[in-house]
Amino acid sequence: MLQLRDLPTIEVLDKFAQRYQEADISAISGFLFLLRVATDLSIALDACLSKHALLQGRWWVLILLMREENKTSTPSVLAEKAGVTRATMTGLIDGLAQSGLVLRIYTNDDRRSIKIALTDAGQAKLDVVMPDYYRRLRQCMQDLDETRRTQLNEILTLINAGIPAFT
Amino acid sequence: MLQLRDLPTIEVLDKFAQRYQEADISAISGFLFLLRVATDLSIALDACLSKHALLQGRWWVLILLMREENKTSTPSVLAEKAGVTRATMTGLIDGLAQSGLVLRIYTNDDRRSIKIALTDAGQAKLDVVMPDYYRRLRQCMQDLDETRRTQLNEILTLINAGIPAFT
DNA sequence: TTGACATAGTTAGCCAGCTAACTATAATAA
DNA sequence: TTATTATAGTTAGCTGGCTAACTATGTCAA
Repeated sequence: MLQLRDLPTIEVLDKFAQRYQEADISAISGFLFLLRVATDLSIALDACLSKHALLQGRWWVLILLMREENKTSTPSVLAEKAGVTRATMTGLIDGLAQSGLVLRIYTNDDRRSIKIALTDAGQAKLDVVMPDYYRRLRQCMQDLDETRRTQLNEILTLINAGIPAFT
Repeated sequence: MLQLRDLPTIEVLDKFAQRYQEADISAISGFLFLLRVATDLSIALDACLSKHALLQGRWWVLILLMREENKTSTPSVLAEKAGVTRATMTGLIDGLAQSGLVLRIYTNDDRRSIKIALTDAGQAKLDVVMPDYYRRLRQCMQDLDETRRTQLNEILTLINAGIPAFT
């Protein structure tokens, strides 16, 4: 996401702002810091999941299935919710099915479609991973009081609203 | 980074928190929102750069070179600052050199090493891309007043300090 | 001085996304 | 009915990261 490690100092930003008058220094530094922290959080999440032999993609599929009343969904719906293409979802399901964490179920009500079900092994896997993930996340955020959390939410909402203006 | 599109509702978080008591709901939702917004910002940046036939990796290399006094560096230093491996940097430089935006310079002071220099074409490319990038970013952030920007900085600093506790 | 180790850049091959194209099935309009 | 169009899942092949291994050069201690 943001590979860049060497974020610009104020001096560098000043130098660039001199050449490019469009620069808004505090906007740039906030933007880069946001991307930097988010990227490092994502890397930390990956590290946490890898201890359980999981990658984000497959892990989210398990969670999406657990959210469902009957722990069942279809590849296209999962793809949409997970934010990947159907082609990618095929691969994710392949891996999960091979590990026995989900099951492909073929039905006759619409023979184009299949059901994907979370197996007991899949649920058991989540019952190990989720407490670990939640515990770590709680610790990571423990120095943010409720005020800060509210502020964060408001700020992110504002930035989010500005993204169309970026694109 | 965060592919997941279907962020959990409060109801879903409640349901999960019931099964997993380690869950800190406002920490989880803040975390996911942060990753979601950062990912969408990164996607918006990609879209902006692609209009100039650039990808983040190559673009950062150009910027890192422009930061240098003599617009020159070495692949290993660039790799470290850009946060990619030397192997990846070889590929980035290949692409940039092919487009004439940077130049490989072979010297005799250390025959293991080479210099990478930003060409005039490379600087000209930045002189087109940077104003566009800065203008979009300014617009994206324009509804964040100075107070909010300061808060954002403080909050990110706190979260950043918590990342080791996550890992 | 030479042998062991370190460093710089490259190459080869892996991985998890992607798009485009394909098959099979369903839905819809003439 | 039948022809067209839409949808579901899969496959094939591309991409930009990665690691591991390699070559060449430099450094340093015995």
